[in-house]
Amino acid sequence: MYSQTTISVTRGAVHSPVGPADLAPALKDLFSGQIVETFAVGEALFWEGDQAGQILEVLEGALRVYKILPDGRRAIMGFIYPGDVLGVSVQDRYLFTAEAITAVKVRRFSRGRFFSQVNESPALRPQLFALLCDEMSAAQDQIMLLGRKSAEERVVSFLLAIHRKCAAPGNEIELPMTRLDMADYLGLTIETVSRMMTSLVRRGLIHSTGRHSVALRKLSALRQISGSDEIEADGQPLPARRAVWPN
Amino acid sequence: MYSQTTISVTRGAVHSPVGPADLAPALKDLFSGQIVETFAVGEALFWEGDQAGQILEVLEGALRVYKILPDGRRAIMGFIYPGDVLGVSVQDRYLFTAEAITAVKVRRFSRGRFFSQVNESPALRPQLFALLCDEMSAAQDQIMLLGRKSAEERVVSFLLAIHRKCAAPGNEIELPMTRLDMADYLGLTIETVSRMMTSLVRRGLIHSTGRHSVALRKLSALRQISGSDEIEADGQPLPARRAVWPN
DNA sequence: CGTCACTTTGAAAGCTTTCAATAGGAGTGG
DNA sequence: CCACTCCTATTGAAAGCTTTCAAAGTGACG
Repeated sequence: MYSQTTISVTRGAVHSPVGPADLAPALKDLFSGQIVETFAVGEALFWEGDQAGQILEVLEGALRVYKILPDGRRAIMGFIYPGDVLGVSVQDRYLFTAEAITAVKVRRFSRGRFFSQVNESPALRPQLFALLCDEMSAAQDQIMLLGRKSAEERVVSFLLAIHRKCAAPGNEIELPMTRLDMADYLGLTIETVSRMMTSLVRRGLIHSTGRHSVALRKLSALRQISGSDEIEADGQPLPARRAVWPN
Repeated sequence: MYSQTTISVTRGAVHSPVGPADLAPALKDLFSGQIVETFAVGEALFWEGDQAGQILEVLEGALRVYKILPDGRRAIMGFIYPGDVLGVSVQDRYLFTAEAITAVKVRRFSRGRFFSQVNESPALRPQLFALLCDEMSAAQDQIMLLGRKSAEERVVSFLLAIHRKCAAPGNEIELPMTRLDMADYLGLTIETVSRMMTSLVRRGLIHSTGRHSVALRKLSALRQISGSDEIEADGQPLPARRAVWPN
């Protein structure tokens, strides 16, 4: 349908976590012919409310995506890393602003073409669906975190989430964003985030290895603090809870 | 619009926000041949972590969908009303538990069949996508609410959201859920919700018309309190904000 | 090496929660 | 039909956690 032939020349490169079978086309292959664009620190890739014309694949750097209330309060909806695709789950206009935390390299692709290609390809459609489901699942975890977790649990959950995404030797993780970013992501203030980090360091649970990196020292203790994980007291999986709630 | 005549009796048919063209097949038509099932108050339609085998269309009643943390804290992800479709945006297992708040009537449809039908139909695919985008948008609004709004703003935002969904004459809205449900949805306690409601009544912004219904008296004041709406001071739309955030 | 921005720390204030008790309603049974 | 009971909602007071306000500390960068 589209005479665009460049698209399956290179495979989705090294990072394709949602790895399809070797010969099947991957969602990210769509971007492979596109020009690489660069954004400087603090630059916006697009603004909330902008006509959503493009989908972007992030190659390098980190972004924050956020919404702001009329009075200026900001909520960061998430952080975007290399390998992530941005601007998919919107209809007409972007739901949030996307801004470069560090220098960023991306490839753009027209949304219209993106969707017609996906629409044509029975192999691509499930991948798009999976992408949306993952986004939804992450959003729900965030709702749980914001609605029901304490400041400490939020910070620890955040560190563990980063760790899950980008584990490095020695359980060291990078935190490219500022404390303000973390605060606006976790529904806290900058001071509270700072205090929680300090407290974790003091207790030996984490170790600061620079302003934008920490090493997680006691993973299992952290997991317990995070509030999300079962405490496997005796090693055997806990029975499924069938809580019954009033009315 | 719907060849199914029974559902238009309730408000189910009235609001079809994603209304397709009159002759085009609609996503919900898939359910029209299915048997109607009933669930009693408090009964679970499915549990978080269950194999996701079914998609459900709600015909009558209201549900809550929630996740719980290992220690029992509950976060309600949303309330489901007639016309809504449940269990779409999951891959393998349900991400949350769905429970009947009132007596509920639903029609089930096999997920496998649902997706192969949608997969076959170029007309249905955009509808599914639109559904997922709406879910995503709602989740992000909730993240904004939980992360950055005060208790009063949360309660007012909630009332206005219900009002938007099910406006009734006299701006009266139904609140089938308990205060505990509202609290677990808004990231508050039952007492705080109660206090905020009382305060709104005392100030004449809302009027209690029964335990599970209130009338919104001063919509514009409420909108202003909610924190989400622009204050149209002089009637002309405000210029788009291009806030610039540090680093 | 100085400046600026970000981060940490301290103290007080504030908002929401917790604990406790009362009030209100719905449903049941006499 | 009314009384009783149980569950939900409201209200009050104290406690607690997070925020706010303020100031000092630290690090990146020109």
